[in-house]
Amino acid sequence: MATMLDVSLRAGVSKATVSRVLNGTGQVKESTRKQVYKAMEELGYRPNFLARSLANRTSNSIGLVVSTFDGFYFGRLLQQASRQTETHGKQLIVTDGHDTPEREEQAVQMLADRQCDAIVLYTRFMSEKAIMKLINSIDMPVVVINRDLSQARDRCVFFEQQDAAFQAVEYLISQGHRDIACITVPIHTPTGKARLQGYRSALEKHGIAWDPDKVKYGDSGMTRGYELCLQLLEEKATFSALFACNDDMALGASKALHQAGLRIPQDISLFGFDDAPSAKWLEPGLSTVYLPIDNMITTAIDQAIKLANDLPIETLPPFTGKLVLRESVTTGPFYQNSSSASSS
Amino acid sequence: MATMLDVSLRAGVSKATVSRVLNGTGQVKESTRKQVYKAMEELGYRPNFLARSLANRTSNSIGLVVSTFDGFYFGRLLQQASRQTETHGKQLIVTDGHDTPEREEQAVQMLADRQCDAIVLYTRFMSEKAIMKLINSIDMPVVVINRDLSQARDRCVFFEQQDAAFQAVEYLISQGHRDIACITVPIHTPTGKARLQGYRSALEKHGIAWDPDKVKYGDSGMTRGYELCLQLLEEKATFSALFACNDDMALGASKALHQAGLRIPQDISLFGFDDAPSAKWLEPGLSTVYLPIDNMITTAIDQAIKLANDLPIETLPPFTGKLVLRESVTTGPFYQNSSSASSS
DNA sequence: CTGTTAGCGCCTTCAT
DNA sequence: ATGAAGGCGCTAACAG
Repeated sequence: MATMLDVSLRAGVSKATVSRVLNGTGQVKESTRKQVYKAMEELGYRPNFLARSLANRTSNSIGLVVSTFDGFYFGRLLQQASRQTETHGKQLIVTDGHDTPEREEQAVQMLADRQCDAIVLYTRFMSEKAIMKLINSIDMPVVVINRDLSQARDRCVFFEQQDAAFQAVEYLISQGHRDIACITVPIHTPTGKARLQGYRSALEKHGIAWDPDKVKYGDSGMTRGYELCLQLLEEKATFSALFACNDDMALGASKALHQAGLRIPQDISLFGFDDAPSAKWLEPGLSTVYLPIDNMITTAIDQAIKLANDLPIETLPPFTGKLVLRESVTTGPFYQNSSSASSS
Repeated sequence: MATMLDVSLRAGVSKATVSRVLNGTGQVKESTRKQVYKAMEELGYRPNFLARSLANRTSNSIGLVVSTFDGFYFGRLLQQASRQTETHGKQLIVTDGHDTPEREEQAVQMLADRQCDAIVLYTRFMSEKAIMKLINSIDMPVVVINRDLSQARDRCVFFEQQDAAFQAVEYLISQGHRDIACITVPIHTPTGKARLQGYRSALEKHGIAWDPDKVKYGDSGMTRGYELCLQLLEEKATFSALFACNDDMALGASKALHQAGLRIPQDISLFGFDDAPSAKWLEPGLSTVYLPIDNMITTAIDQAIKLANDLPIETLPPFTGKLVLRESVTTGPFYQNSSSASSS
């Protein structure tokens, strides 16, 4: 691999000059510039990135860590992140946190060690405290997605999870459902908690008693959605609607319902979360909540780049979800029945 | 950010000693080792990765470029790649090729510039010639997924696309289907060509005439699957079975069929490709072909690591697909009719 | 066991 | 407009 020295020798100039033409710094006579280019060409010269970054103390790249690579959600996220980073002329370099808080932290460290100019962290598992400690311990700025850090609000890009879940469930209620089962996403994560809380507060607002037998604690997978719906059915929980806290589990659940001879939505209404690409094409189309991930990640990258360039940033308002109504919900037994007295 | 010099000063030793304890090279007295650790601790020292890599000429990481981040397929791939790399104590660093050949090439270059010890390339778009040129131009070894490079067979980890498609279509035929429509994945890619070719040769083997009106050229998306199936229907193509060259398009197609009042499989049998996570949970379960991606990427990473360590590698046999039979296919009009004379 | 001395490949004053 | 020299932070002989 040819080095800068090789080029300089071949072009009959000094390393400094080569460096100048390479970076467009300083003045270089047109003729010598030509020679240098020629020499580079002939040698197939490529600047050594590490050496350059070391000298510059910047790698012209921004790092992204996601908790996992799995699922359509992060794929979409990465896709968009990659494009957006590129529009700023920087390189995106991504790592995953293997779905554990320790790995997430390591991933950030690793990116920091590589001198990324800024880091975007999408964590599902780290505690707020751990995050704060981490971002205070490393040199480069970090912006955090999917968290509302009270001590660093301006570094946060997040989504009103609870409110969106609330809307979804309230919609179900407005359609005449009162017996609404729920399958959660991992409940030890902020997201899991928030969505469940949204469910609870919607019930509460409408005077519907909380029934622990109607909620099942899931992971995020289709299989678990299937299993838990099966449980619900076997335990003879009564429900006219099911709120699955993500579309994947909704799909699993729909299989269980079908196998039990229950039709969607005639017998059971189904509501998902995420608006997965497939939601629209299922039969019936799955009603769900759309998350503006593209928007969020784009915004996060923009913030990160500003921070990397020492530009001022302003703290952003939270993003909000939007219900996407398709065919998986129909009116329930209490429809039109505007009395909402408590049914104790 | 504390440097090695800072540590050495504080510990009252030389940089070399610090380097020794850091890397566990050479002999260091236990007591001084302790001091050094203490100094590092107090200073919150973290070695500068770039400097280390520059001096070492190795970054202890392997690079992976995928053509796009989108879709479950690459998510699963990345997931597994990440885990496997880690078991070898190396870091995985991934980039995408924005679904264009130029970008794919750039991505590899970028990884090479960062001194990855080896590179794994999953390309959908680069030509064989371009790939060969690229891997010959960079210093680090590269292993190529999803391609059968005649000039570098030992660097290839690929899948018998055509054979798998052939099997799928032959299965359809064995079930008594003769009018089989097909929706392809991007036809300018080797994968697209191979799967279509599998379809064609299965027909041919069984003396079924090739009917261009029954094949539609798709991308990879659900939407396009829907649209093309709609076209098929509108053009009154006659078919009792539909072979969609990936599960996503199969899903889109299923929607179109449903809307046309056609039932799967009673009216139309449907076969997919990829065995997407959702395939199992759809109603009816989608028959499809399973690709051993986990296996393939694991193998590819292993090969890459061997190459990085200058270990010998052996050229691998191609991976093969496996039909996953679920409920989306039933017997067709020609079932039991074992005569396969040409129907001219 | 530990310190000294050269680099790794590039950038950047400071002279000329 | 160009060259010389020192430094980025770390590693690797080579002496003691």
